[in-house]
Amino acid sequence: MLITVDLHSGIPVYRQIIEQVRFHVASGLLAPGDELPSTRALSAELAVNPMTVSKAYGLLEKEGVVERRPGLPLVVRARRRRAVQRERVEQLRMALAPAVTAARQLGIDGDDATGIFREMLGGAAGSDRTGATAAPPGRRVS
Amino acid sequence: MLITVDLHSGIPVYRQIIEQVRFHVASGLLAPGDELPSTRALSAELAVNPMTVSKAYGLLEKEGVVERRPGLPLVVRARRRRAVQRERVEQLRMALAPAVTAARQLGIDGDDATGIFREMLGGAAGSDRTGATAAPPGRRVS
DNA sequence: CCCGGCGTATTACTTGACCTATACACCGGT
DNA sequence: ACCGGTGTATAGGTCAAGTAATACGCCGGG
Repeated sequence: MLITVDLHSGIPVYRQIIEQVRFHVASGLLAPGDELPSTRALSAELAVNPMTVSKAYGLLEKEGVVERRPGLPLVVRARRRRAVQRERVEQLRMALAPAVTAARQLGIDGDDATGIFREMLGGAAGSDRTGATAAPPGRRVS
Repeated sequence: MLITVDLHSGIPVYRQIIEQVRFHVASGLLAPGDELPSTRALSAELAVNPMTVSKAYGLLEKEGVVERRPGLPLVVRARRRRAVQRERVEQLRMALAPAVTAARQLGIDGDDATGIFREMLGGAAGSDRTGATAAPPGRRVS
């Protein structure tokens, strides 16, 4: 089972699913063309409502990570390296925007701020408020 | 009127108040010892409930930005430069944490991520999702 | 003393996010 | 035609955040 869920983590289930699929794709564990479990199959494994899985899959499709083909199972989408890289950078920019605002408000020098960021990137993967840790968390369900 | 509010921005009013006071203190517009409007006075100006202002003031006090003295008006707190700087760095770290997670998940190289951050810091102050822009936004209310 | 300012504890309403239950429509094999 | 599989639209239920209404206690000046 690639995907697991912690119902008591406070993190919405559909987000946990999205994060884990994204991570597995980014890590290469899921390659383009690989099939994902059907909405109902995954919902049964995770003991959640099919609609919850459907929501996650729908967002993953809108995000371009995954592709739906009528009748056939959901597959990981193949994309050009260029496009992938552009999207990754865009994602990072969005995650960075609040920090940029904060640095300005706090009057922190650009070089200092950059230094702090670099230091945090270098350190061990600590816990974070999003629960979106580098390695999929939570107890196994199936 | 130093503090203004946009009721239709989607950003909680009490947060808007906090952000603006923080910003004015950081910018020097509000100096240590300066007095803030009373809970009721500000609530009247902004056309919100006194409890909303009280919540904002309470959090600002817990944050150490401001000081309550029984009977007397709320004042901007004087603090050591060292402590101020430490707190600023801590604030920035918190704002940066999600971006660090994102960079790891996306598999973006540390140097690349740092470069993007530096570039964003250098650019003009763009809009952001938090509404915590460098200059207090919103229409005047009073 | 008391009255008008202050701050806030308590309670309740509104809203949005999240999840579920239900039910509908589609498709391929028999 | 039916049946077992698929996906999802719709509506409702639950919960927490944000705000408001109300009401209480405190203090200083007349």
